[in-house]
This record gives sequence, C-alpha cells and structure tokens, in this order.
Amino acid sequence: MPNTKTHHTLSKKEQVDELGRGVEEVLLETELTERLAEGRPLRVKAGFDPTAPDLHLGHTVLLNKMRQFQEFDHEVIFLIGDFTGMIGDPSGKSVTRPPLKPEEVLENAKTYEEQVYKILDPKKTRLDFNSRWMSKMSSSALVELAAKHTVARMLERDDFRTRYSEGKSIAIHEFLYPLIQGYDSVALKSDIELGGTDQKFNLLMGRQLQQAHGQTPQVVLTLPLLEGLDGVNKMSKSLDNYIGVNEPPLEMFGKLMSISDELMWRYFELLSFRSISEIKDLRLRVDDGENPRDIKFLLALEIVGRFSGESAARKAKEEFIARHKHGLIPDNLDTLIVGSAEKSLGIAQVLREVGLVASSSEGYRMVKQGAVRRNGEHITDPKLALLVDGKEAVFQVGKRKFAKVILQAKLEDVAKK
RNA sequence: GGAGGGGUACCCAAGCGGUCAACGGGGGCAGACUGUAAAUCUGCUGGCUAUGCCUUCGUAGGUUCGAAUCCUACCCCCACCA
Repeated sequence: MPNTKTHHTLSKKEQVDELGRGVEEVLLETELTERLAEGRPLRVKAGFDPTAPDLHLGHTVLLNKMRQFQEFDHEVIFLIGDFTGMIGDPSGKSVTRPPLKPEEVLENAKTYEEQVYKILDPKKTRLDFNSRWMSKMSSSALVELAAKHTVARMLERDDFRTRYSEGKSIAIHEFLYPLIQGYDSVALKSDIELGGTDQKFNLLMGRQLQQAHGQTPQVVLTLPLLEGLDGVNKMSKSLDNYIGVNEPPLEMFGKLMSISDELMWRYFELLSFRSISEIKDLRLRVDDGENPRDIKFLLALEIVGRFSGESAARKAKEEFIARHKHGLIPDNLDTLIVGSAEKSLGIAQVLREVGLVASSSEGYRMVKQGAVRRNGEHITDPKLALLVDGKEAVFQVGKRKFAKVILQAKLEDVAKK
C-alpha cells in the first residue's frame, strides 16, 4: 500500500480538493461546500444494477469516490436497484426484464459485497435495496409520483429525445425508471448522490423530487467513465478492454503495464489512493527523465495489491519482470503431457494440443510468421515433425504464451508392447 | 390496412453464375522497433491427417457441368405511407 497521508491530516481545502478529484461535474459546487461545512456525516448514495455484479476497474472509480467520503466519516449507502432492475435503464434496446427472484438478488448482493469491500469500509457502508420501499408503494402513490413530472421534461433526457425524434418507440414504463431512481433519494433522504456521467439525468431527477417532497435537494457528483485498455473507449466487458477486479494478480499486473503512458496518469487520478500531491511528484519524476515504466510499476503494484494482497502483487511484479526479461522462460510452468500413438507429431498439432493456439491452422500460421520457439530457438518449418521421445521441451508462441511439454507414447500402446 | 429494403466470416461492409475461403475497413494475433508501453511499418486472420482435402455467405429445398450469386417456400430484422 502506498504511504498516503491519512485523510484526517489533510486540511479542509485539501479535503475538498480530494473529493473533487476526478469528478466530472458537481451540481452545485456551492451546495457541496455548504454541506461539508455543516460538519455532520452526510448520507452519500450510489445505485447499482442488481444483475451480474462482475466488477471491473471502471466500476471502481465510483467506489473509490465512495470510499473517500467514508474516509471523511460520511455515511455511504450502497443501493441495489432491484426494483428498478425490472425496468432496466432505458437504452432503447432493452425491454422490460423479468424481475429477479429475491434469492437471486440476495445472491448478487453477496457477490457485490465480496468485491466492493476490498475498497469500501464495511463498517461505514449501508447496503440497501430499493424494493424495500418500492414494492410497498401503492399505485396511487405511484401516480402521484408520476404527476410530479411532465413528458416534456422527460424528453430532455438524451436517449428519450433522440428516440422520440427518430420515431422510435418509447414504452411508458421507461419513464418510470428515472422517477423511481429519483425517488430513492427521497426515500433515503440522501445529501449526496454519486453516479457516472451517463446517469446525470437520473441524478438530477433525484434533486427535483426531493425538492417536491420538501427536502433539501441532494448534491450530485458525476464521475467519468474510465477509459479501457485501449485508452479510447470506455472500459467495458463487451469491448474486451477491461480489467476485472477478480482477475489473477499476474494477469492484472500485465494488463496494467500494457496501458499507454498517457493513460497511466488517468488511472492514477481515478484508481489510485495516492494523494493528489503524491501523484504530482510522480509526474515530476517522469518529467525529470525517470523511466515511465517504473512509475507504472507503482500503479500496478497498488492496484493489484488492493485486490489480491500486497505479497501477491510483489510476486506478480517479480514474475512480470522475470518473464519479460529478454527471452527468459518462466520457471514455474506446469508440465503438460501429450500422448500419441505415432512416432512423431507435427509442430502445429502439438501447439494445438497444449492450447498454445486455437487450431492447427493457426499453429501453421504462427510458425510461418516466426512466432514459435522451442527451448528458446525459433522454429521456421511449419511441417516440422517432433519425435515422441518422452523428453521435455518448452514451447513459446508469441511473447507471452509458454508451455512445458512432454511428448510420450500413449499408455495403452505402451501396455500393448 | 398499403407499398418497400435487407440478412455475407469477430464487427461493419463489398460481391450478384465459374478465376470466391470470398475486395475493403475495424478489431484481433504475429514480426520489426521499444521500456514485451504507446505510436509507426509489415504479415496473418474457416478447419484438417496440409503444395492437397473438407465445410462456410439467414433456414430448407430446386435449377445448372458449376451458385454467396438464379428460382421456390419458410424464419428473422429494418424502415416508409396512413
């Protein structure tokens, strides 16, 4: 763990700076300052989708911000939108989703907890479900709620507006989503709500509904969507540019090391627990000629350490270095045994058998492109036949895929002889 | 209710009777370069017992020496008029 100053030692000004760090927008900033000045623990709410809680680092941007509030002794409410989950945040694509069974919701909540408590302080976190109040709401109350807003206002929401003007369908119940999410703020009497920039409309809805219910409107903080490994698109599973919080240490370490130098600073800002001033120092070191790679090591160590533990992170770093030192073969490979009835096997087939390539055709191509080595030596002939001699050899495809292999006669053949 | 347009490999998108395992772009993988970063350049990108063979162009049939390309039926999407 980096030796951050504990948050309590920060000055008031530094506290406000830290809370505003990485934040896209604060609505309204003056209100935030006022609230913080009250000196009482504020109720900070953030909502989460009840389905498939498989978090990646992009999600943790929000969690990190929640954590900061905890460090300043505020109360954080981790709200699972199990009721709103029935609707699904309107995207135009999704229709009404079948409600999750209570068991499934609880199951998912448990999975969430396992993951988020690596960041959040369980003692300062309140887990809640919006079905708690929504499932009890009467239809007349729902009508009243719906009466608080107009269609025109709803159409201010970006995707509603485009869909409407393009003549695409908008189901009536989709209008309920922002209303219900907004009502959550009323039910929880939240002082602050955090969410991604894509949630802005819903977050503002909370303000208005609170006002309509005679509450002081919550302050809204929107957080950016973290860029994925490519540095361009937002991190997402479907784009396969993500780092999952449950990934093995070495994998995570490698992915973090592969981001561009520029993106590294973005990750420092949004993912690191280091203070703003510390990060500034790191930047200065790079400006003074220190290898950015070494600074990236610090980032990778911190993040991997957070999810897999400090010692695992150190090990991942050592292994990363060992593996990436020129031509070095990792020494902790499992030995794979390939049995064959033949005297020899084609190189492409062997690579496929041990999973280094997806098909023997791909194996052919890899060899032709000079991507394959045996015991560190390049193989150039795609039709090379390997003797089934029971000897051990290390095969490598590309830079990072290795396998230690023994080719041996099939057992039943041995038995026959 | 009326008249359309389209479904091609991971994605987008050409092709409209043979030279098509299918142009091009994206993505991905590999090679060079490097800090196994990014950027850049180059190559590859259906499978196999591999100079050949097998399977692919929504699904099922049909025409033909020969079909992704023509015909028939079916399924699924998109959008236009009111």
